[in-house]
Amino acid sequence: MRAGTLAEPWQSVIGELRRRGLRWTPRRRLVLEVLSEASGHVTGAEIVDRCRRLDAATVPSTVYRTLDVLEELGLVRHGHGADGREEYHVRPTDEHGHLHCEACGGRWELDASEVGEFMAHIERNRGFRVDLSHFTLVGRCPTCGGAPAWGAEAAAWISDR
Amino acid sequence: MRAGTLAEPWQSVIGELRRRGLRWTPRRRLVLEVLSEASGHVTGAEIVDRCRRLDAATVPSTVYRTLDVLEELGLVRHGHGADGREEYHVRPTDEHGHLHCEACGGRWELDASEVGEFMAHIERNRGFRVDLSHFTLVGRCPTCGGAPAWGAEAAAWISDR
DNA sequence: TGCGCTGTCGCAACGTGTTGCATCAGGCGA
DNA sequence: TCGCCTGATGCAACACGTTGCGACAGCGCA
Repeated sequence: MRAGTLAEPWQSVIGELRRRGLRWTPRRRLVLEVLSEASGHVTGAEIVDRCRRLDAATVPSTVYRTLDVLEELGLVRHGHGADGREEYHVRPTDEHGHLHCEACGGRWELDASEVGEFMAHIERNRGFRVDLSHFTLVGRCPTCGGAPAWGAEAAAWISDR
Repeated sequence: MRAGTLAEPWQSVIGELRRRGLRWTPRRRLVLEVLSEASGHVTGAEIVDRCRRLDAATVPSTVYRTLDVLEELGLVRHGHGADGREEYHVRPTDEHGHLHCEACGGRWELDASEVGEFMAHIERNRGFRVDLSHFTLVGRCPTCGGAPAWGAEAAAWISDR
């Protein structure tokens, strides 16, 4: 396996782990290596897969446990896509939410400036602090437009009570 | 099994199925029976479980397929909880979103009046039509309050780049 | 350097949901 | 009433993720 090619800020992870009494191990190094080459969004399965390509002996449970640890360190965040799958965001220094089109599967980022006011509104009215990185809106993009798949037509016949 | 105890509007489901060339079968009746006694939110696993209590021979794949069909008819909608599990809403005539506390697991409904303006804002700016029943905000409720689990502290050490 | 505490790993089993396929049966037309 | 077409079902296998547990090994300390 390659030698110390991890870029900053990944290096600081080692120190941070130690500071918390946690350990720096080959498996964690592997996961970090995969993450460092995958900024953006990756599903859990994808991460496991890439780890396996680097080391065929990789076991899923270890990867997921490592991701939990890294999330606690703030290095990654995870949410769930429209299909409910785990989805990891690497280095969420620029926290953001997502739009997910249920028709074409497309996704777009939603940055803090677009939702900040709404989040503040919810916090004022409900005292509820919204976590932006879990903020995923599902619906239809401009291209797929129109009514959602289940349709107003479907809703109509049932509304007769 | 009990005889024709399904209340309206469940009865109309039979006709609607036929209208679409689909069939009314004992299995579908079973699922509908479970749903009719479970207004609110139920996870897929819960529905399967309740079906099994009524008929031990129930098989998950059939239940999930039936739920898909019922969703197409507009009788149920599904979304994903904060843990990514399937979550069905029965008879979403009163469509709404959800708040989900990541600390205590509590959940609250978010009705259209609270988010309508924001949804309109997203549609104006992005042309994206948000599906309210998939609208789930994850964060911390007033009781669990404060910073989310991953903490500002955690974010701080990484922000050195 | 060597020891020991405790965090980490691999494994196996499980939970939830999906998919492909062969078979069964609802319901329409003759 | 009977037969046929096609949708529905059960089964088995799979995909993704989680959990419990015993064995292993990182790393602090003497």
